[in-house]
Amino acid sequence: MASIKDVAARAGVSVATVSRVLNDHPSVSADARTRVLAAVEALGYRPNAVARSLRTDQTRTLGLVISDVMNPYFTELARSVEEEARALGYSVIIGNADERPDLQDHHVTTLLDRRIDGLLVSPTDGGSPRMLDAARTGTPMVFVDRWIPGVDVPVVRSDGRGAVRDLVAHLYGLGHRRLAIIAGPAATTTGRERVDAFREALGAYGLALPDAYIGQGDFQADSGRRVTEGFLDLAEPPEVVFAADNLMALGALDAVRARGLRVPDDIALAAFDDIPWFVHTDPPVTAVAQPTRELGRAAVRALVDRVEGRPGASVTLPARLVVRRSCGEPTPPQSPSPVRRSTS
Amino acid sequence: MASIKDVAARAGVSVATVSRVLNDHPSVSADARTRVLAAVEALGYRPNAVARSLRTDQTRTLGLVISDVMNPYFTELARSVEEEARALGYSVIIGNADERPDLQDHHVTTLLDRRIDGLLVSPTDGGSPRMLDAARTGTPMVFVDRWIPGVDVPVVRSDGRGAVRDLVAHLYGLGHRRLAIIAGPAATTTGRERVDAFREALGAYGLALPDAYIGQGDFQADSGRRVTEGFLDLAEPPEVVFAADNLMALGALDAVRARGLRVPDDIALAAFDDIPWFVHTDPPVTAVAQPTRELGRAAVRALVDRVEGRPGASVTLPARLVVRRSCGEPTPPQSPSPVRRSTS
DNA sequence: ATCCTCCGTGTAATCGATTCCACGAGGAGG
DNA sequence: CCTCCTCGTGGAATCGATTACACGGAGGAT
Repeated sequence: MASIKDVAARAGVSVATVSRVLNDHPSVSADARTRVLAAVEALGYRPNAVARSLRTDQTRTLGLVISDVMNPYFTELARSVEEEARALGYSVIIGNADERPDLQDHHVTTLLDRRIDGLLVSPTDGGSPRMLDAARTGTPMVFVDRWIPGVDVPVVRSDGRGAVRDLVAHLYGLGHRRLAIIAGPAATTTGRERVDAFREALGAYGLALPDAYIGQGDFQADSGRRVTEGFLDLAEPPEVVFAADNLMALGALDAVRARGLRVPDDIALAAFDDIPWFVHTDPPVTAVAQPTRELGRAAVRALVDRVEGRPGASVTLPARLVVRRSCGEPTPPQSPSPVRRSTS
Repeated sequence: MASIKDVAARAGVSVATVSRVLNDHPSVSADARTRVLAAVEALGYRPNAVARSLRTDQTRTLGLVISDVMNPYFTELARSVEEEARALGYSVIIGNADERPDLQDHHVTTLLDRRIDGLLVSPTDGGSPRMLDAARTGTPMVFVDRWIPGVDVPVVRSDGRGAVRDLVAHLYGLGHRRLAIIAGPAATTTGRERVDAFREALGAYGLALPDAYIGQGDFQADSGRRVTEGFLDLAEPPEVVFAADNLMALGALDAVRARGLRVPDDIALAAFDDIPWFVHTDPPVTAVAQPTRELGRAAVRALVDRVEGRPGASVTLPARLVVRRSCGEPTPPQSPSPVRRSTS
């Protein structure tokens, strides 16, 4: 592969001049410039990014460590991150932690070894040693979706409180009183927050959230299945199951179906994180939708701000409720329409 | 960030010795080794992968350029690729082409600029200039899922012929005679092959595949919707729509539902590429399942073989049919059971 | 005792870029 | 005509590693 020396030789100039042309530095004569460009063309030369990074101490690369690529929410997040990064002249390297702290640490380590300019993380747990280290030693860093309390790093996330309140109002309006939640891991902020928001919203209607109605999941489908089975085995099973992510909702759907029960007739279901597939499930699933694209863009902008020496602030965007049929009869249409009988 | 020099100074040895310890070269005294290790520990030193890559001319990184990350099939492929690569001591950088040749080229270029050791590609089109160039100039490369005829690069893919034959048999057995297909882009091998396999299988039952029953899609949901609407507008609409990928199947499902029609009663639906969500759609979708995980692993193994100087062979794995309810009455169980009436 | 080997170590070249500094030519100003 | 800038250019240092080569000392063989 041709190097800058080959180009210099062919153009009859020094490597310094070639470098200047490549980085369009002003003081190069028009003549030299054309000769260099011709040589570059002829040799199909492309600068070696590795060498360039070593010298300039910047890779124009961002690292993104997410909890689980197979989760459509994170896939979409990753996509929007890459899009925005590309627009800003950066590449992104994705590390999939698969909800495993050890894997998360592995990716943070290799990313740091590669001297990425900045790190975007959606932490799987309370914070692995390497990550905390990176945050402390000043690697530009931004948390997205989930974060770690007490670590001084901007956080880009969405606030689901409003949407969860809307959800509970919707459920209450449909006559549901026994509401259960499949929580995410307590080590994650989203795992805790969603339970808190749910409990708080319930409180506004004078409803409690008994421990038996809080199932411990891990954001994976299997745990949703397991927890739901537990709910169904209760002497007084809940009327609604609210899954703290889409994968656990899928597991819940499985469990309900495996018992020969139907959603929403026998038990209602709602989920955090809306995804395209929820439109097509049987029945379509009511969900709290995060502004995923905007989250990704905002996170990249905050990170690049930090990388380039600007402040880089935290951002919180509101989530919103998307009502479908998995919790019962949809709300009646606004326009005049035939009277509907309640399903209760 | 500490460099090898700092470690050398602290351990009271030369950088050469430090390097030897790090790469566990045999000729280092036990004493020097412990002192170096202690210094490494104390400084929290991690070798700079950029510098190392420049010197050794290898990055231990693989590039993966896929057509569309949002497609669960490719997400799963990407995941298994990363897994296998990690097991073999490599990292992978994913480039999402979004079915756009220009984006594909962008990613191939930046990947090559970074001097990745090998490239895994699922080409979006007939082959962008940079990619063809890379193949010609000897960059270790392997095609996965899709490939480009005439380019001398190993191909790891799955053969859907058998499964498509099974699908047609299934459909024929259900009494369906007018079968249509939503094809992928003709520029992709999978786009063409799936149509060919379908036509061939139809031929075995004396069925033709008229042009009107071949809709041109682009592997995205929208095109599936559009094509399906076209089919439904036909004077004699097909009884079955076979989508050449899962996203177009989703679009087809949308289109059918938007007309107030039902699957499979009014029109049957089948898809290429099985995904977890197909179990939960209304109705569950019959699909041709590729051995995605194995494909990813095999592709990485073939690529790493090439990277490390071994031959690196093509691999073709069979796909299989997964029957669900979207094409009509499921096949009767094997065990003795009441006689069933045909749905025809 | 002498010579040869082998082992552990350090010096320095190298990878491919960027960039500081020096230098020569040419133009402007005195 | 001389001096001083400015401009374009090249030489060389540098980034942080790896590794060929040289060298000194210890130990074995004769």
